[in-house]
Formats: sequence, C-alpha cells, structure tokens
Amino acid sequence: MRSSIRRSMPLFPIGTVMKLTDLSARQIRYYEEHQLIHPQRTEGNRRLFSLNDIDRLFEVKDLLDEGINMAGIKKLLLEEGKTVVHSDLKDEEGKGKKDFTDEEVRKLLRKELINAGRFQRPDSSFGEKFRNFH
Amino acid sequence: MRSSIRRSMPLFPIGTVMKLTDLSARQIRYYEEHQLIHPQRTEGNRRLFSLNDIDRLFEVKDLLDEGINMAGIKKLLLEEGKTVVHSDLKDEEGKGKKDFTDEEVRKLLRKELINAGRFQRPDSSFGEKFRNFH
DNA sequence: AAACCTATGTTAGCTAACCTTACATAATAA
DNA sequence: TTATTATGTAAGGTTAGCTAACATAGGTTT
Repeated sequence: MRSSIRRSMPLFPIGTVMKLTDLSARQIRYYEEHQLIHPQRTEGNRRLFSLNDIDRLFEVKDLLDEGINMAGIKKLLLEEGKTVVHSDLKDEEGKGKKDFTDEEVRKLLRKELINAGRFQRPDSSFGEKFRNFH
Repeated sequence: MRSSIRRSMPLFPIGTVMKLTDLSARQIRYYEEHQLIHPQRTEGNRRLFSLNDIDRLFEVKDLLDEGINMAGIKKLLLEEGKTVVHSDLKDEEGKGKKDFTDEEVRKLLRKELINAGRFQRPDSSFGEKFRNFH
C-alpha cells in the first residue's frame, strides 16, 4: 500500500525524534547499534528517521520500561516480521514457528514477572510533549 | 479536533521540506519573509516546519505556477487564513485535555503523515518524490 | 531604451546540531 | 567480586542550517 511508503520515508532529524520520544540521542543511537531501527542517512551522514522508526522506538522504550533487556527486545521485535506476535508468547502452540527455545521463553517471562510493576510511567500527555517542544 | 495540533507541530528541518516540496531554501525563506508561512524556530534559531507549513508551501507553489504573483497569493491565502488559524488556536486551548499515551501519540502522528498524501497532485506526488529521496 | 521590480540564485562567514570515538558509571547478572 | 548492560558525557570533527549581501533574468513602467 502507498501508506507504507510514506511510513518509511526518512523525514526527521534526531533532535525531533528525541523530543517526540523523550529518548536521549545516546539511547536512540544505541538502539540503532542493536539493529532495532535502521534510520536512513543524509548525504552528509546525518540520521533521518521515518515514522516506522519512531514507532519502533516507542516500542523499545515501553519494553525497557517493563524491565525487558535488549536481548529480549531484539527477540521480540525482530520476530514480528514473520509472525503476528503481538501480545502473547503463551498459547501459540501448534505451529512451533517461533525461534524461541522453551528455555528462552521461560527466562523472558521470569524476568518480566520479577520486574513487573516496577515502573508506572507518568504517562506524559501529548499536550505536555507539545509544550516542551521548541 | 486534535489533528490541528498535530498538524501544527514543528517537526521538519528545512532540508526535509526542500525535498518534499521541491522548493529551494531561498524560496522557502522568501515565502516566510512574505508571511505566507510561520515556521517555528529551535532554540538555536533553526526553522522547524509543521505539516500545515508544508501544505501552505504547496499552495504557494501551485499559485506561482499559475502565474499569480506574491501580492496576489498573499491576498488569496491570508484571507482564508482567518478561519484556519483560528480553529488551530481553538483546539490548542481545549480544556478537556485527556492524556495521550505514547502509543496514541505515535498512532496519531502516523495517521497524520499518511493523510498528508491526500495533498498530492498528479504531477508531483509523494510517491514520486520518495523515489528521488535519499 | 533605460530604469525599476520581482522572484530566485549564489556566495561568504557564522554556528547549532549533528557525527564518531572513547571513557565513566550505576545497576544488574554471573 | 568481577563482568556486562544501558546510559551519560566529553572531545574533536563535519554538515546543514542561519543571516546578509550582492547578482540577475524576465517583466513592468517611464
């Protein structure tokens, strides 16, 4: 579809993305280093992020806030393309098409449980984001 | 509606706007000089353009292509501006300010950008531009 | 024709905002 | 304890933005 073209259009410099996502440049570059996003570059080597990239950054942020580490996030997000693994790791038996071993799944779930409820994000509003935007 | 806020959010540096609109930096600044757009500035004085600004630039470009000069374009665009601008402000002061989660922000923003494609003319579509985009 | 606009190009000098690399560190895992 | 992870920060370099000024083709006006 056409929208997918637009969603992957490289549009935003890192400064804009920082403000939109409330992530530091360091964090954003770190997630790129771990292949979670693939922003384009200008001719002069500056990153340009697409809406898909921003989307992905929000996902990474949320998962980190939930206490999941990079290894887990990579597993989760880099699987998404193949399966519609949106919400559940649990009852997707039948087709064993996930690359997780049982052990990995258990490990992830345990960490999730251990860290559950550690953070309750202050749920910043769009208005606030906009106001801090300059 | 809230989309007006999103549409007036300062997001794009001039380089991105140049590619999207096929206008030179000189042209864009010149139209600003003539009050046809009002891009925000970063703390460091760099312009940041909103979707509204980009829409407006397309309008200016079209009118110029039709042979209308700046004086005429000002008359045309600064008349209809009354309504549009006011509805923008009205939205921003909306009192029932419900908080947006990050996910909502992301979805709204994405939708907004996808809708930006509605403004493509047959001769200069986003799709075509995207091919020339790097 | 000469003089004058108008919209845009171009150049120069300045600096914010980006870049990479490297080192530091608190928190967690082993 | 020691190692690893995710992030901060600082240094030093480059790009892409800024303003201001002058240049100019093509249209008007005188």
